[in-house]
Amino acid sequence: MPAEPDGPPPAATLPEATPPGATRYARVVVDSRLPQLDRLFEYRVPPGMTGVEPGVRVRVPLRGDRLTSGWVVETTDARAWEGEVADVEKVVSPVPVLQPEVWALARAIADRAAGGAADVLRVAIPGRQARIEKQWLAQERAELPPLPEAVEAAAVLPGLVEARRRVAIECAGGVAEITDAEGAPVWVGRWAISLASIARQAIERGEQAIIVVPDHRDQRQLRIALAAAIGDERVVELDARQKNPERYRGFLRCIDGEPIAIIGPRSAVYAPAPKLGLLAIWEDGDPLLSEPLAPWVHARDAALVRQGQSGCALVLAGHARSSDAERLVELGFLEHERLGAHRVRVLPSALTDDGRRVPAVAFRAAKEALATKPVLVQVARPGHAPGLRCGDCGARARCTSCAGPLGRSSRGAVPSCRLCGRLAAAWRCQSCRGTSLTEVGRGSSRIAEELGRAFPGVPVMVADGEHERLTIDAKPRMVVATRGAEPLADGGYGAVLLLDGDALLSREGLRVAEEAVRQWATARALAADGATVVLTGAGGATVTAITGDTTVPFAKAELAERRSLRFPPAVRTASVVGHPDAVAEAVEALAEIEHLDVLGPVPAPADVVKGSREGELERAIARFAYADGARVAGVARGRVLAAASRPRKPGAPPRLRIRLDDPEPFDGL
DNA sequence: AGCACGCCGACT
DNA sequence: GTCGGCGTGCTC
Repeated sequence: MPAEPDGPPPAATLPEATPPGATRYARVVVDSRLPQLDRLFEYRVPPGMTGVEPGVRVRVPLRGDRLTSGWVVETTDARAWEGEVADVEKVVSPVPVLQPEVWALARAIADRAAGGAADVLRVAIPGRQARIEKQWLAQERAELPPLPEAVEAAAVLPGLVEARRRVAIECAGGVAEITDAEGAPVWVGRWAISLASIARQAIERGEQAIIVVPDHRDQRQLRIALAAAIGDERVVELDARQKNPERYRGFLRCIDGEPIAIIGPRSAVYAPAPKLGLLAIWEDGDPLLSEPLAPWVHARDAALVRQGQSGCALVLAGHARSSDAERLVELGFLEHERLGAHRVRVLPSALTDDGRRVPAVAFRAAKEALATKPVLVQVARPGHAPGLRCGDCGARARCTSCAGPLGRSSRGAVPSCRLCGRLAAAWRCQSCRGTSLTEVGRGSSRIAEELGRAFPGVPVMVADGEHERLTIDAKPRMVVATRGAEPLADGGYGAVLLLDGDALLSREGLRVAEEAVRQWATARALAADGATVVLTGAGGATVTAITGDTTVPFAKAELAERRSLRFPPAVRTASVVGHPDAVAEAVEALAEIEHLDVLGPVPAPADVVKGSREGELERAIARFAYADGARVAGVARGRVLAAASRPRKPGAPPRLRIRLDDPEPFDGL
């Protein structure tokens, strides 16, 4: 920021604004999960203590001499708290890890989710690494090298960042070759190149870009594409999979405020970025973007709040439009864009008579493609046989300890429980005492064996959770992958076989069809131009979603159906779980809100809250309009607060838990 | 969470 | 008369 030509120096360069002798106070958010403590506490800065500045981590006494960690939100000369004021115990580190805009964001997100701000901060701020911090404090900031030459023709949606547009982007798919930081050619999804180009717009304006991805596979592609677009010195990764020191190093670079692109998993949406030009979410329909910790906020929702606060450009992108993004398009909040063209032929195919073999169309497509390129086979389940039946009476083989389904992880392996993993070495049928087992269904390794026999001489590899493979070269081969584990092939796949459509769609659940379409679109995007994609075992709207060249009509239809059923994302929800009394009180309080309806309460399933027994707790679901969100969250927070100060037995589940926009109860609908 | 405060039953 | 039950409230 330039100083006035002849004016005083900027305030930040003055040594210490407070005159000696005046008492300073610090308002601190304490790092606690208790709803009762979710507010600012005021402490005196003892004379002689330095470094108590907004954003730093401090230790403060809470209730007598018990010390708690917290972050300074602001410092003042005038105290607002009338009662007794304790002293800040010490400054843990001088680094302002809680930036003002992140505090404002955490507060707003917590309020919207009826949760505590400290819970959000725990996700937003990585644990301190003293060694890394020391390096960061000592190092002098090097000037960033100039941006790589821009390729005019490669510009994607020019002016998007400058105009602060809010856009839902459907990316057409396909792969492309670019040059990595060392000058070697690498293949990445075209989506990554598009997002990198948009991010460059922010960097060119001297602003930051945050791009959130569901997993490290996408992050890898995006990192490569960004390195090509803006130089790898300007790419900061905030990956929870990284070693803690690496993660903290990246986090500290964000605080520097340079024009950089920040990429990472769902928590990256909270990265400090004082000059945020672009906030983008890749694959916003991916359930991985939903935070599994309280207050269970989806990165898309966090991004919407953050965009509202910072006014930056917003992008929700994916190979398939999510019903949530489509809702925002229909509302006029987001514009629709479609990027690129991907020429593939998608052939729907019914299951064959015996339902066991690869259909003839798929066989032909694979055979043709294998002459020059690899072939991707997407299957629903890992392992050898996902299910087992009694060979004598046909009863489903179940785990003796948890009643979960037994399966076989590899040919001839001892059956094991797919839920708890226990081995069932001496299995006997519960109903007929029989000991022979028949395999039901085919997992990735069994399909790989079958394909190996069907295509003699063609190498077959498996890619699933256990055999992770990010990329493969362009040599012809069969790649059998579970959903989400598909490797990226140099040059793209010559054919993509989406087997097991029926298995994907047979589950019950609000988002089953939408999720299937998303996973198919993801696999389809890995195909080379001109490739054939075969989809088996699916029907109806999901098929046209994937054979056509846009998923938008499908998302529209999904949304329309959810509207008629009053299901999310047409409405918001609050799931209320706890002691029957507490649930009844909460439901009563929520029912005061107009147009809010309540399903239940009904006995809650076991373990809906960790350690709860079947029928011990009750659950109710409230549905309400987006416009009533603040009121619902306020009432919910009030009930949780009231329930929290009531006694409960040690080890017992909490008396009341309210989760807003909890997808879980709708999984089985 | 944890701990102090406070108002009703069995005891020296 | 008092010791102590745990419902209620509070944490700068």
